[in-house]
Amino acid sequence: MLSKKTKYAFHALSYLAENQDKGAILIQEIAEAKNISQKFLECILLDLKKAGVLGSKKGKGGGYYLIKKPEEITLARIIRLLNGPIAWLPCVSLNYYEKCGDCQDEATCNMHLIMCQVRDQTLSIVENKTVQDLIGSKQL
Amino acid sequence: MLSKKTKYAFHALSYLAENQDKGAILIQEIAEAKNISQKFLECILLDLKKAGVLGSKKGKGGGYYLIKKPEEITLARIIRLLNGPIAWLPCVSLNYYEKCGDCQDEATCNMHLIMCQVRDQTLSIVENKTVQDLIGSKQL
DNA sequence: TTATTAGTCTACAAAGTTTGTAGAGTTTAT
DNA sequence: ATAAACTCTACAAACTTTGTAGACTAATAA
Repeated sequence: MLSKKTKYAFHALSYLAENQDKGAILIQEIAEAKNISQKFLECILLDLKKAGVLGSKKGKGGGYYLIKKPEEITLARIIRLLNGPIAWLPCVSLNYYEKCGDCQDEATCNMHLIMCQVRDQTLSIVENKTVQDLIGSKQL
Repeated sequence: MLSKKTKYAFHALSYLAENQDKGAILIQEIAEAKNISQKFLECILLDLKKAGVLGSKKGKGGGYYLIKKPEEITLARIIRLLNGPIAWLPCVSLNYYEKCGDCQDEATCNMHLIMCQVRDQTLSIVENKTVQDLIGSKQL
């Protein structure tokens, strides 16, 4: 399941996308609008900034803003950043690969091959959906 | 990511499937063959028994055995049992449904609809792969 | 240049989950 | 009766997630 961190990130990104015209937005404003602990949200926004998704301005009139267009921020990117690997096994992860210790030969391990399929099917969706796809219905 | 519990379950089921002819198999034998803590494995096998996947015999000559054919035990069943929901959000789970508190209307919530797609794509694989598909290449 | 505002950073704490252990109890075959 | 082997309860260690506290830094405006 997606962690709260991930869900909060989507909420915050949706809010920023819907208010792009207003320039920099306060953490506090997002936290109140989306009912998220402000301090917790700080960490999340900082992660998004370090990843190059958000920019920020300090001092009076400061806040956070989108650096990329909403339609350029894929769900996969955000999930990987805040939730971790999308794959179900480390040996099948594209971004967090590790040997799993179970398959001696990944080319013939049945579990490995099945989990590759699951990963690819999942990615075919979340690599092609973006923050833009989240807004519009006023649901998130 | 799949938990160790889930992976151990697949290992144990594979072992039982490959040794169906030998009748009841000791926990200890599986634990040693697959290098799993015996006490931990006990819990897992008990879960599988309570779910109707395995049967057991107590006392001398006892052990665990498959109740269903390997090709009737889907990966989805085992993952749900030991790993929890397959869906990424509670509001999208078929077996562990809960309101997520984010979507006021599931019929129009964009995130909900996307997560339904992810769930369905995943299920299309793991509902159709079984323990039988894990054995044969001697990898698990 | 000083006060204020707002993001940054480090550290920690509470809660929950996963993983694993201990030991007594129960059932069955011999 | 005895030993073998599953069953059950309880607990503990390790890890992760979620959230909090407070000092620090940068930018703006008076």
